[in-house]
Parts: sequence; C-alpha cells; structure tokens
Amino acid sequence: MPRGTPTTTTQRIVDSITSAIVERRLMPGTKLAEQRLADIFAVSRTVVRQALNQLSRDRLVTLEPARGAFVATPSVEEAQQVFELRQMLEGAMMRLLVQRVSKAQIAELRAHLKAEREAIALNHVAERTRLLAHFHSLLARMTGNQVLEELQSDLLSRSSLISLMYQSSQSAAESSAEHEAIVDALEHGEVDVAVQLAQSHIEQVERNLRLDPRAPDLAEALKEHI
Amino acid sequence: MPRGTPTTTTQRIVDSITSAIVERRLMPGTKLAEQRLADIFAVSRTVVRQALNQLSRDRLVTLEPARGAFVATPSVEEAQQVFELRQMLEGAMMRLLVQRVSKAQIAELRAHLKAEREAIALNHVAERTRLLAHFHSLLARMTGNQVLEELQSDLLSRSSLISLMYQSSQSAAESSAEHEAIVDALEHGEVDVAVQLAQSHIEQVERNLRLDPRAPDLAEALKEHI
DNA sequence: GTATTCTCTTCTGTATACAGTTTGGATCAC
DNA sequence: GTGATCCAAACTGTATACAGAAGAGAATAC
Repeated sequence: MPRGTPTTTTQRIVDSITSAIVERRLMPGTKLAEQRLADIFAVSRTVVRQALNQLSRDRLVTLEPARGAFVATPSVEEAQQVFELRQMLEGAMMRLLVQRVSKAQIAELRAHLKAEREAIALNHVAERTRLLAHFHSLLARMTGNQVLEELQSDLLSRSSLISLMYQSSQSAAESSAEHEAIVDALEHGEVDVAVQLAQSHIEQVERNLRLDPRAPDLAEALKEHI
Repeated sequence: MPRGTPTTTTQRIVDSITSAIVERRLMPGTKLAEQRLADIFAVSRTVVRQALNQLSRDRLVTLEPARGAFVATPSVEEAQQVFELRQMLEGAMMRLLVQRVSKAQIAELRAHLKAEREAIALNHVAERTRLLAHFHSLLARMTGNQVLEELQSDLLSRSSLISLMYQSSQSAAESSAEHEAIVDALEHGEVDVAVQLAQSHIEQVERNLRLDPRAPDLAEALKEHI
C-alpha cells in the first residue's frame, strides 16, 4: 500500500484498517466506533477521526452523519463502475507499456509470475490473492506515472472489498495464466493483443463475481421464504 | 464540483477553498493558517483541519508536518503525469461514448459548445475558462460512470491549479474548436477519430503550458542573472 | 398481546486546552 | 557591519470536555 507519506500516527491507523479490510479481517458493514478504535490504537478520538475521514475518501469506509463509520458495502452499480474504469485504465496502460517497458521490467514481471504460480501450487490462499492483485500494481508502477500508480492502488483496494462482498469464483490458476499472456504480449510488443488481453482479463474477474443474482432489494430476497 | 455529500460544515469549507484555488483567488504556495481560516469561517480549528485534510487528499493542498498547510505547487513531473493520465482516460471515454451517447446528450453538448463560443466572443474570461473545463466534466458524466466522473473532477481541479502555475498560452477559440470536432466525431460514431482528437486535444493543452523552460532548480534559474 | 411513547444511555460533532515545534527577531560576539 | 545564538510569539498536533442526536429498552395505552 505505497502512499508517499512518512508514517505519521494517522497514517499508521489508516494503513492498519486498510489492511484489515483488504485482507478480509473486517467484514463489510462492520461498525467502526471511534472510542473503541481509539482504545485499540491508544490514541485519542481526534486521530481516529482523521483516519476514518481518509478511509472514507478512499471509499473503504462510509460515514453516516451522526451514526458513525462503517466498513463500506459497495453497491452492484459501484462495483461495475470500478471494474469498467479499471478496464479503461489497464487498456490504456498497455498502450503505454508496450512502448516503455524495459527488459529488466519484463524480467521483474516474469519473476512475479513465478511467485504467483508457486503460491498457487502451495495453496497459500492469502499470499496468492495478494500476488494476483499486486501484478496490477506492478504494471501501474512500470508506467513511471505516480499519479496513475496511486489511482490504481485506490482501485485495487476497492476491488478487493468488492471481491469480498460478491464472492469471487475466480480460479487463481486461470488469472495467473492470463497475467502470463499479458506479459508475453508486452514482451513481443503486440499492442492490440496486450490491450485485448488486459481488458478481457478484467472483464473475466468481474464476470466471476456474483453480481447479478444478488438481492437488489430485501423484500425480493425474502419473499420465497415466508 | 459535485461530490455526493449533503452539505456538511466541513464540505462547505472544502468547497469554498477549492473554488478559491480553481478560480485563482489563492496562489500556489499560499500558507493556509488554521486559526485564520477558523476565524473566517467562524468555526473551530477542528473543522478547518478536517477540511485541509480532505484538500490534501485532492492534492490541492500540501500538508507539511508541524509547518502547516499550503496551496499545492505541483511539480513539472506531476503536471505531466496528470495530463498523461487525462489523455489515457479521455481516449478510453471516447470509446465508451461512441457506443453509449444518446441524441439528447449530443444536443446537450451542442448547447454547451454554443455557450463556450458566446463566452469567448464576449470575452468573459472567467466564464469561458469554467466552460472549457466543464466540457470535460460533461463528457465524463455522460458515460454514466460515477466513479469515473469523480476521478475526472479531481483531475480537472488539479489541471486548473497546474494551468495557473505554468501559465497557459492556450487560445480559448482553438480549444473550443477542438471540442466541437470531438462532438462531431462522437455524433458520427467515428471511434478512432474521436479518440485521436480527444487525445491530441489534451496534448495541445499540455503543450501550451510553460512546462519546459521553467526552473528545474533554483540555481539554474538564477545563474544568468548574477 | 401489540404498538406507541418516553427516558436513559451511548456515541458523534464541535470547541477548547495544552504541549511541543517552528520561525522571526533581537541580542550579543567578533 | 556581519554572523551566530538565543528567546519569545505563533502555530501545529493531540487530548479532553461538552452539547446534541440516535438508538435501546421500559413503561404505558389500548
């Protein structure tokens, strides 16, 4: 979670809660009471409040006026929009990277792919999830565009929360294979192939979410079970 | 500056300062002392602090530890990165819009273009600046993707600050003409043309900034004038 | 037994207080 | 007159205090 800030107290708390959400130790909808967090981190509510504000700007937390902070529960629409934006961005990133990427960077990507495969083979679930997401961070970083990199980092956090809410049936092995195909295309300078692969990869990730059949409405969800 | 929040006190202050920066009433580098702002807005420093934190997340303000808040002074690199990202995004937006844009929306864009031309003809500088930027907001909004819309709004604010720092020699009439060409391409469903036009438009805006000759370093800037 | 109202507790939103740091100026040395 | 040092004022970072709103539960009406 690289954010170019020297670790201030507030940032420490932001990072801690972000990790907890991304690593799925905090479920969507969980109430984040200020005093409890203040006790846990041994600081005053003032600092906790600052952290919660930052998190709400990242859309990992929603602040309900006079009710408090909750781990965000992104809607289906928001999920689709995040993935649409990612598709746009990653497509554009490919066009940049085909031009810019160095041999050393390709090697770095290859090393990453190897790590992915190992984590999958060993069935290290947490690690493989982390690596599959980090592949996209790496791509963003390799553009050399820090603004883009930060944006990507935000979108990946949100994606992680979304995957958690709308359980993904994604096969890790498939994902990794798709990553490999993307690196191949990059290495050979095949622009259109790379763009196509990157976009359909994101599409694939989205398709493997249970976005459609989920209760659009509580009444809808319960009417069969009276 | 649509941000989907009911106008809370903090948001009011954020909006007020954002406007002041975007409308160029606050120069880059200006110190934003907490107590002074608190007096001006008749609130406590607590609320001002929250606002400044939000503004720093938008990169309109930089917070220097123990020194305070300053109107941001984006570097040349940052400026280039923001424009590169905008080029990526607006290119991708065109691909979406060619498919999605309705006749009513084309009409709305035409109406906007007319307003641009009028403001230019009447030489209403502030209004024409606002409209030229708003064109890009409109495009983002028309994708129907709120996440994208918010991102675009952030990038436009930052661009505004950048234009202020690195004075633009952009001809408003040229910009407006480019906008019109983009709408034409959209209306006729010419994907590649639209993408090309949108991207070269952003490139043009960037090219008209005085990014290159600016002092990369203080020593460099002064060495001729000893 | 069900629903409504009222009260009490809990928690948020804002203000204020206090400690530690930075900054600008004045004093002093040379 | 120039430079360094020291001190005081101002400001930031954090904690705490207080007011007001929201929610839970008991008591009451029906």
